[in-house]
Amino acid sequence: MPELPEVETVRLGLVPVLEGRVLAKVTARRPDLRIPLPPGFAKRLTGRRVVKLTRRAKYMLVHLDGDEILLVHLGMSGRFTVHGKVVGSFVHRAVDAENGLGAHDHIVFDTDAGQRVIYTDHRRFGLMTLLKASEQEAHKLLAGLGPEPLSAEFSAASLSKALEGKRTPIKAALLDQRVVAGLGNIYVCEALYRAGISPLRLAATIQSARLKKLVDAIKAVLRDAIKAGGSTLRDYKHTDGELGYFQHTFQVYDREGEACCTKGCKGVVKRVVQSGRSTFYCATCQR
DNA sequence: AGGGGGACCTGTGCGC
DNA sequence: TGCGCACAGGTCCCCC
Repeated sequence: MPELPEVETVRLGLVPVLEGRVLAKVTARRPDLRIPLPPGFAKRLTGRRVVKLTRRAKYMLVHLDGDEILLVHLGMSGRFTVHGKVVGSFVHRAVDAENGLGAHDHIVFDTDAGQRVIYTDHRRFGLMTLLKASEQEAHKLLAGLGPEPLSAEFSAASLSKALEGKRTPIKAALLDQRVVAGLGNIYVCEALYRAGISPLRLAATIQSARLKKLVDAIKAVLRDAIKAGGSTLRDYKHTDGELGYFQHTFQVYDREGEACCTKGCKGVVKRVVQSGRSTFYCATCQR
């Protein structure tokens, strides 16, 4: 589920629930996710006011009063659900009884507005930790990240520089969060398809005109996905309060054996494995 | 030093 | 129906 657009959709969905609210009660129902929760995690959060929610790559940052930040990563299967009464235009399902919590509902946030936000993560690849706002730049998990793909900093010129001398396939290079931060397996496949570039091509061998096309494709595919997430949020009252899922229309991802979507292309979508992960592409129109 | 592969977890879907 | 295996949208750490 969670690449940059999904994390952004989760963030946008939580803004009306959490921003400006006090965390009246926080419960950690186990001591760890992928890594241990910091000592006194729930206690340190309880009573704090949420100032704002931001995002960096696939991380969500919950800025708290007192110069502290709750850093959240959803891993592969992390999700948030919102339970409780109407806030803004969003209608959420009724608050569950305490015994309504499931085995994988690990962290529970109750706000002073009477809403409950539950973090669920059955594979526990997600993480939550606390850091000082002043440490943000230097924090181990954030320090090495490359540019935000939707920022002006991410351009054909900067990408070209990042790929210089890379003897690795472009697919692997784009998954490297130091090159560009926030792409995952799906959107890399989709962006390479839109740009007409083979995922197998060695990163450093892509000419600048095609890099420009790739950068444009990455930005476009992310914007489209965020837009799709946003329209799902607007229809929130029709859903059950689960954040981050929306109807994707992938053109190659998970379409092995299907006809290529490109007009006039007679190709069929192939699946190959690159550094242990599935890559989907059309060998006819991606060169 | 950079890159590939395994490890971390649980759930699901498929073939036999 | 049941069992075992492959696979899942992420990242870290170890080793070459």
